[in-house]
Amino acid sequence: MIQIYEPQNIEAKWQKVWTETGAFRTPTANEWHDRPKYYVLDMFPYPSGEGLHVGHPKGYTATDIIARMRRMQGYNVLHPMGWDAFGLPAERAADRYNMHPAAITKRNIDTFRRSLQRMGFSYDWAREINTSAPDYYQWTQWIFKKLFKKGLAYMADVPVNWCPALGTVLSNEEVQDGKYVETGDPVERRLMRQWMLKITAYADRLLSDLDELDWPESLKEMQRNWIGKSVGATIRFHIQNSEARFEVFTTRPDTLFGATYCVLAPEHPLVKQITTPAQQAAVEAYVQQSINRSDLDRTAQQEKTGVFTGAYAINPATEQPIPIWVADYVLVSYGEGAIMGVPGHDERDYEFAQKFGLPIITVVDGGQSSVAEAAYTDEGMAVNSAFLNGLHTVEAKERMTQWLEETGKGRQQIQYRLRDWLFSRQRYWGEPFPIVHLEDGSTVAVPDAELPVLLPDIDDRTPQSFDKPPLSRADAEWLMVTLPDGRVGLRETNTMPQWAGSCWYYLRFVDPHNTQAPWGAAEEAYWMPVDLYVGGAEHAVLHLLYARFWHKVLYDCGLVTTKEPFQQLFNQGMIGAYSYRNRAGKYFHRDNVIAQDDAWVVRATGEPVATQLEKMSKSKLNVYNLDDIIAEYGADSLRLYELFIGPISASTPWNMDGIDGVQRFLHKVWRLIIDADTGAVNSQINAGLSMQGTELERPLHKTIKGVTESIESIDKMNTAVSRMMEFINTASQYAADANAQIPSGIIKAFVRLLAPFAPHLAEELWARLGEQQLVSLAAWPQYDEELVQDEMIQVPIQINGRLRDVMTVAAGTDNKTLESLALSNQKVVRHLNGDAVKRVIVVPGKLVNIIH
RNA sequence: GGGUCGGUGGCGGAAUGGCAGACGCAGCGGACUUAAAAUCCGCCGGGUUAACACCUGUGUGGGUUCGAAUCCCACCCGACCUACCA
Repeated sequence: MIQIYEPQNIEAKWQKVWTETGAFRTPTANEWHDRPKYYVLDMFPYPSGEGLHVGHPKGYTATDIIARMRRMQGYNVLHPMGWDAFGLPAERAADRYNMHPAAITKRNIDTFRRSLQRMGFSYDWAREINTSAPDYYQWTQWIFKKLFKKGLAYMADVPVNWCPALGTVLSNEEVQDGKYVETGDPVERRLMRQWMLKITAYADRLLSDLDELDWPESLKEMQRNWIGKSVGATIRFHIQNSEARFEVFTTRPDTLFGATYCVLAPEHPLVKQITTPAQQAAVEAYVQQSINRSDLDRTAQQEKTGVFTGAYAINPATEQPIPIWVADYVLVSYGEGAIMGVPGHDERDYEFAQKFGLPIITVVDGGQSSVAEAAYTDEGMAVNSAFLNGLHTVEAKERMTQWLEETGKGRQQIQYRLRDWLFSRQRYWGEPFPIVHLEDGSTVAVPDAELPVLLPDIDDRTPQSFDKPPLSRADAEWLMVTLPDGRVGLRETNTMPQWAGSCWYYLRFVDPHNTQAPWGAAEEAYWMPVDLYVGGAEHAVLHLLYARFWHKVLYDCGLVTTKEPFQQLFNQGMIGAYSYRNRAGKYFHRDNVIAQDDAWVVRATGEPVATQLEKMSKSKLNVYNLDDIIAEYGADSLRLYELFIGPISASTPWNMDGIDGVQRFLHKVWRLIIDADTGAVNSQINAGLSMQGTELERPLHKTIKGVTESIESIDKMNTAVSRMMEFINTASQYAADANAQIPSGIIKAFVRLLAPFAPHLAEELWARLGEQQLVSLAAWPQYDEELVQDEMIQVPIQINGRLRDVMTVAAGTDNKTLESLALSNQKVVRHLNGDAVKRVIVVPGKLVNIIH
């Protein structure tokens, strides 16, 4: 018999028992009965080659604890795990090691799975999915066909973000400051024929349905900003002495009388047509230069630039000619690619007009200073605006919009910042499109019966040029297709982006082995929506917006029963670690630096290093490897510490010192229950003794309430650990008296509370306490509201709001008694020093405040 | 520039209108031990004090309230997101 707590000896043992007994198998339809359901999901990981560090399992630990508690509370729980397995890194690693991406992916998945299993997470591994497996991506292709059939997937020549280093295009969301967000490789603009998904058709619903979701406000706000709805008007401008015309979008139609010039984006099709011969050379040079410039250069420039076209437009309100300019501060991809310049009331237009000497006039009154000095962009009273004069901005907008519609010069318009989703990639390791290009130039979908379109095996998967993706080098057998009706064509050779598989994986989990459909209708209706979804905030506008979009399309197809996929969402904070870097930028491992006089230096050389809290990464030498820590402390201590370190939502630094505290706690639990000499249950734990009325009864009920509520809050599970520590401290002090007896019912209730947090230890103790069933499947303890209250409570006494004493009284003491007790309190009498009492505030059970 | 969240001991944090610093780490003192580890007990925001006590304290300044870390206003600092979106 083991006598002290040794996690290495019990963790593998219970993991085996859980697997062999199918303890965490998800109930199937005939087992649902009338119990409530709970679907708790982690954002599934991309199985990278780096393996798992201690930052990864923070969210997984939180979801595991809630899954385990819900199971014990009698819920039917769906708690699955899988792999987002297509993607660039595996393909690049495959090139480097001369392996197939599928082999790399399998190896990484095996590593990830082994680490997660060692953590003791209660996933139903029978439901594991892999987005790169043909029996999964068959259905990704099937869903793409739904989008295609609804006209939501189309091909277009679009300016794309081409990354020469990667040999592929990237979505707008993957590019920032002219670089690929993952690797920092530069990205350039290029016009290419690409697959697009019409997410903009769902912009309004993606926006309005956010309101009903139980998501962090910050995240909803990010999505709202990303969608970027603007209400305004489209206004038509005619070119002077010409049939040509163009439209502009504005959110301030009320300022039309103040439009003193117009600007077209360099890419605007009208530029060539209207430029006067005298301006032609300058305009062409400017346009050419702008088009070649990367987004980085365009946004980095401080000053506005632009060139006059020589042409004039007629302001439809004033009927006056105003000059038309070309400038790259106007984006071709937003609105109409053209604007009216109102320098008096728009900062950008003001800056532009200042630089090029264009007239600035006031049409909204209300500014402190003249528009000659700065643009006035707030609301106010319309002036110099004919029929708008005297109207407030809100009414003026309405009146102008009405006038535009009546006169046919414009109309009300809603614009979204959201663009359609660039959905194709020129890489190998992704889902092939289920699409065939026919000789006549049309595209058709591959029949369902021929899905999946398998990834062809090709020898050279490396990207070569922008118009020849790897799949175009597949053999003719794969490339050439004869449809059932005899028509022939070529397969699409782009692949889908990594986001595709994660757009619907939560649906596959409800019925992962279905070969006839992506999921069964009954299973979907039962388990959806996901009750709790936990993951990092970095997916706020990518994965979460794409998945919501696909879900709404599936809803419109009648394939899912909920409008939204994820009812409650939580962002776990990042666990970072300190890194150490010398002046040259070289990183040092924490073992090679030492603290010296409030600073850090390299141990061997004494060279000073700067320390910084950063995301864990191999290159920064600040990783704490998951397997190492499990080996040293055990999974239970690590699980506990992942939570104890702070709220789930908070970002906190990893500090190895703190884990000793939670491990001491687990040792203490063990020592309280197990006799160190025999390994049997401590003789002080008495199975025959009722817990009713015993000294530990009230602390236990308080602990049950505290722990239950902490878990339900999700964010504050750190306080659940504190509550259990408090209980064990109390119980240990009670047991310090060798004659003290503890009812085993109290201990068993505590072990059940501990079970979600430290499941291996809890199982071991539960078995040693003589229980035959698993504690993981035992009933969650209930608390009695009466017993949560202490019999005697501490009531502070304040004089003029300052604490003077604390009295101990029976709970439920009435206000009159509290008041008289306070007034006769010795310290109070001394402080009052005979002064008359003006008023006494008594908050029952809380405090007494005496005002004098 | 805009948005969101935050700022509490040496450190991670607790307290969301009622005893600030729970719980833990680190530190200091003690017990046990030949010694150490483990364990147990005590102290642990700052100041004045021999002590009892008293004062002060949650980024800064104001306000509301009998009472503010908590609510309101202004400012400072930090993190994340976003950024010529008309």
